[in-house]
Order: sequence, then structure tokens, then C-alpha cells
Amino acid sequence: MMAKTNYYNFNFDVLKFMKTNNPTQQAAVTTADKVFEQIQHAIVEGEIPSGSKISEPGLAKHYQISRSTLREALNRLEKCHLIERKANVGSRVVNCSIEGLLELYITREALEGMACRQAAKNMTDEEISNMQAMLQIHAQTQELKDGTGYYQEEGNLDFHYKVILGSHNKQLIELICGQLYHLVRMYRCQFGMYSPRASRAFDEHSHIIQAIADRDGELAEMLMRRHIAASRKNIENKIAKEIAQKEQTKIQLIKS
Amino acid sequence: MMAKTNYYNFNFDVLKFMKTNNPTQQAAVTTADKVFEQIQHAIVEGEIPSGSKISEPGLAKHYQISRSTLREALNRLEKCHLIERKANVGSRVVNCSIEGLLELYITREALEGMACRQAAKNMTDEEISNMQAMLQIHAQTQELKDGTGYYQEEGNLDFHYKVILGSHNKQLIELICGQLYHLVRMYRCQFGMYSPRASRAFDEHSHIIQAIADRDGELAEMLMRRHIAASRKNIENKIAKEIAQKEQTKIQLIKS
DNA sequence: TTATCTTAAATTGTCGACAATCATACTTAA
DNA sequence: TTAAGTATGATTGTCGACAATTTAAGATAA
Repeated sequence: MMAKTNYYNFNFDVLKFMKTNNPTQQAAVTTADKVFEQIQHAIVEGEIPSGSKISEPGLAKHYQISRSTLREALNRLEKCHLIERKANVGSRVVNCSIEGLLELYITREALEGMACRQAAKNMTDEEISNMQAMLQIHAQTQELKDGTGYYQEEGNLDFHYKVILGSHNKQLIELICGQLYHLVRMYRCQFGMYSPRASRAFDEHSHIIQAIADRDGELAEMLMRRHIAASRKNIENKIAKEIAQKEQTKIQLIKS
Repeated sequence: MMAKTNYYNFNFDVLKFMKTNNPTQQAAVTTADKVFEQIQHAIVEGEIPSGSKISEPGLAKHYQISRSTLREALNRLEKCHLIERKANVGSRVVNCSIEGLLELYITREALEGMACRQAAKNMTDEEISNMQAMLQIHAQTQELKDGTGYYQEEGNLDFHYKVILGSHNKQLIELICGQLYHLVRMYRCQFGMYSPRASRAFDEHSHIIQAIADRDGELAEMLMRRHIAASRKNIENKIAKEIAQKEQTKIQLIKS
């Protein structure tokens, strides 16, 4: 049974998971909620380009709703940092920049690290064994289609969500799941970042779960922070290489 | 020159500081902004009681504005976690609970710890000497009126704000200053928490600034985390004592 | 009396119109 | 030609009214 995926290799079941398992996000009942989700989707996937200005009358017409309803949706988009508003000027989709991406990783390192420490303290034994079972499934899936995007996307988010929810800290859960992760997904899509660290990430996840099962909060936090920092450094290196390459091309152009 | 204070010993100049020095918070131009600030003030100080339901028609009438404008203000209050909304039901002021307070401290420990690490890395030499100068002033002020609320409130927030802004990380700044600190101030007011740790806190601030000046991010983060954790544990002990005292009274009542 | 259903009042969500503000193009003066 | 000022057009902020939903009270049946 293959789940529906787009060309970003992003599995939408993760979204369903977020909605059903994430206590911070309740089902969309009002039309503003539904439109919010649609626009959110469009922004995350880049259908509405990063950095572009948002026309209230235009979008309202496009979704067949009044401007008031649209503004309600825009407020929620602003709440999860997908758009920015200026008084009497209007809204823009956030600009995806390298700096922004690195800042996001720094923030995640702090918050998810702490969430992981709290998870080691607060998760129930049942939750822990659930997570261990999940890891087993991931191991098999990884064997089956090593190199594809499954573990990179769905499995990865699955793991991180379980840890965050396991912290049993509403404040942390709301901040990370309710706000930060929309941006995370946006950067994932826009920069086409499917991590090439799949097998290493799997090992790191195992160690983190082990630390949580041992109720070693200090170690759990440290491992989670290293896990996220490794991704960040991976990107920093990639960027550095690209810049070096461009410099190289420039030099060759000057020489010729 | 004595600044205006209320009976919570809270100096409103801090708010002015936030507005003028906090890049995340621009001046209120629209009426929705102004009403937002008024309601925010009322909630933080407990004029609108924690946990109470918000009547849209009622508040709109009270502030002489339409419901649309009020709803715009409510959206911002929701953004900084001062109220919670349910679809088709309405808004409530957040409930101040012990658990919520401790969760807030955990989150602050993670975020401000990381902000402090980044500050050690990213603050300019000028910013650092500014902060050192501020500490000098605090030292004098503390000598002048030792035991009063100055350092406990204004100076404390001053210090923390400078460190957070010094991180030069927009994401962290927005999360902490733009969102968390409204809740922090609310708990401060509602629980009447003027820390009795003033002189110790001053020493801790000195050490943190020293670590930042030495560009020792690792130490700076550790010290900031301990600084915040100490406050949290201080409260936990206080609560534990109160509970123990209540138990004692209960036992005596049964005996008599 | 208790429980369920029905009905009425109040509250929230949505709409379209008007007022205030900003951006652009054009005009005028140096 | 350039600069400042002005007028027009478009966009955002605010308003009051209506529709949809929830809450409360009251009536009916077990």
C-alpha cells in the first residue's frame, strides 16, 4: 500500500498524523480554518512563492470567501510564522533564506533538545515501547527501500513528533509542533532537502530512544542536540561548498 | 527620579523599553493594536481574571470598537498565548497554574540558554561593553535600595532582553520576546513573584556577562540555564513547602 | 425526580460596504 | 533634468448586519 506522495517525496500522511495525534491542532471546522490549511499547504509547497506579496482581495476571490474570513486565515498563518504583516501595508510570505534556515536549526536544537530531556523524564513506559516498536518498523522499511525518501521524511518526522509529545510539556509541544514545524516543512520543500544522512540518522534515533528508555535525560538531550546540529552542519558544509564552487567558476571566467 | 510603579512593584518603563528596543514589536498604529495593548495590560495585571471567559460583544462595547476590530486584537492576544480560542465557543484567558509556570521555566531554560550561547558568538564588542556598563548601574542601584524591587524587575528584564537580542537570531528573539515574555510577566504579576534572590541573581548575571565577553558560548549557555533553573527550583521548593504546611494544618484539624 | 427533547436567547462566524492609508503616476517648479 | 508636491488608484482597516452554531431554559415523557 503506497501512500500518496508529491514530487518533493513528502508524504501527506504525516499531515494527517499531525492533525489526529497532535493535541495542539484540532480539526478544521470553520471555513477560515479550511482556507488556512489550503493556503498553508500552498505556501509550504511553494505554489505561493516565498517572499511574494499577498493580495487580500485576490486571495479572497480565489478561494470564494469574503475578505474578513481570509484575514482570519491570514492571522493563523502569521501565528505559525509563514507570513509577515505590516500595518497599512500588507502581508508577505516569509522569505526563505540560508540565514533563516540556520536560525531555525539553532532554535530546534534548543527546544527539541529540552523536549527530549523532558521525554526521558515524563514518557510513560507504554509510550516508550510504542516508540521502540516504531523504530523496528522503520528499520524494516529502510531495508526494503534504502535510499528512497521514506525514512528521510515520514519516519523522521514521526520520530521527532513522538519525542516532542513525549515531553508532556504543553508549552514545548505548542511551540515546536504548532509553530516551528510548519516552517521546517516549508524549508524542506523549498530547498528540496531530503537528507542524505538516512542510515546515520537511524542510528542516532536508536541511541536517543535508548537514552530515553534508560531515563537518562541529560544524555538524551545531548544526543538530540547533536542529531540536529549534525543536520545543520551538513547544510552549512553544503552551502560552503557551493559558494567555493561559484568562486572557482568566477575565477575561471576571469581567466578565460 | 522615581519611575511610576504599581503595587506589583512592576516598572512600566520596561514596557517602553520593550517597545522601543525590541525590533520584533513595532509601535501600535492601528486601533486594533492599541486595544490589543490595553487588553494585554489588563490580562497581565489580572484586571481580566485568569481563566475567565471573554465576551466579544461585551469587550467591544467596553472599548467602544466594533467586534471585527476586537477580534483582530484577540488574534494577537492568542498569538502571544494570553488567550485560547475554541471554534464556535469563544475565548478564555489562559489559566495560570503551577504546572504552566514550571513548563514556562523549562522552555525559557532551553531558549534563553541557547540565546546566551549565540550571544557569546554574535554580540558586537560594543554591545558587550554596553551590557557591562548596564551591570555597573545595576550594582549601584542595588546598593542604593537593596531589597526593593528594582533589580528584581526592571534590571532583571533589562539583562535578559539584552542577552536575547544579543543572540542576533530573529527566530529566538521573536519566540522569547514576542511571545513567551508576555506570559512571564503575567505569571510575575498574578503570583506576586518578586524574586528574593536579588543579590545572588546579580552575581549570576556578572558571571554570564563575563562568559559572553570571553566568547565562551558553552559556559555562557550553561550559566544561563543554571540561572533560570535556580529560579524554577526556588519556586518548586516554595510550592512544596506550602503543600507540606497545608498537610500539617489538615492533620492538626483532624486531631483536634 | 430524572432524563430527553424542544425551543429561545445569546454568541460566534461570515459577509459586503465604507473610511483611512499607502503606492504610483503625473504635474509643477527650481 | 531633477526634485518635490499633488492627485489618482488600489489596498488595508473598520464598521454594522445577517447566518450558523452553541448554550440555556423549559416542556414532555419515563
